[in-house]
Amino acid sequence: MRVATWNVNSIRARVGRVTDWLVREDIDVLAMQEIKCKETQFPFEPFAEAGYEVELHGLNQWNGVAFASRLPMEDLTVGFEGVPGFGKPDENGALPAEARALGVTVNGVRLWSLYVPNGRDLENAHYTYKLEWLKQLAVDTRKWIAEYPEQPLALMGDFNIAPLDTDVWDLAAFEGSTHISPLERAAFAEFEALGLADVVRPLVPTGYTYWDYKQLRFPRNEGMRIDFIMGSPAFQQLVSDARIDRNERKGDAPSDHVPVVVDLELDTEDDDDRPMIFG
DNA sequence: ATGCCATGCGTCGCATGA
Repeated sequence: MRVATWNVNSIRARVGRVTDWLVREDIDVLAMQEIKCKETQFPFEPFAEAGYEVELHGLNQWNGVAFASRLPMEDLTVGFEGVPGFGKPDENGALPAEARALGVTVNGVRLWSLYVPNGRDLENAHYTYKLEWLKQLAVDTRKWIAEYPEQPLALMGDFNIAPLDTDVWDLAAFEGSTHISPLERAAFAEFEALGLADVVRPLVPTGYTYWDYKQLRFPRNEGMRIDFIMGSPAFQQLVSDARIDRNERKGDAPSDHVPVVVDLELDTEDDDDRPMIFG
């Protein structure tokens, strides 16, 4: 089973690019972030024609997460328990919900499409929101792992954190900025403390997943590695290959992020390429 | 410090992004 994550930066602006890529790259399940639309606006038809069902969580023109899959999706979960909101409180003091997390199960593998809040800057309320959002996600993930320790689980998406100094093109340029702060990196490390690991890094040690549209960042290869597939121990055992599709930053109207892909070896798959041992 | 691109909304100026 081939699984991917991609911050598409508006699905309506890029639907042909995304569906072409799904078919060409033989993807089974794609987690998307920043679809930037609600359900009534989502371009379902091109996905259906390409052979993919879609589940999505989109509230407005901001954020929005989705899955496209050619395998059955089960146990859809919109958001996670205790997920904080952001913005102006309503008359009851509740903050508006944002569309940043969607969970599904495919072939028994639990998958999340996550769009972690940006943070904006270190003094911004959005930064506090980012840290709280990650903390609650870790609480929810800890509970899940305790309840279903044998089930493969992956948190996939745009984490908006560069865990390593080498995950940004110039650390000095990020001095005092978000994405590299100790608190953000500590929040990321909490998932590793739960036993999750970036399953792409060992197979793809270098390379970025995002390049700003401005200032010739892509031609200069001045990017950031902020999109990850964080797998539980059971998930890690299934991974047979991984790649970052840098080519998708090229050409007409690309997203500023590129897809991150993993191949999983599941028992349910055909084993025609294996030698016959019995019979 | 910056919004140099790019997106969507709602009417061409603003919010957002990392």
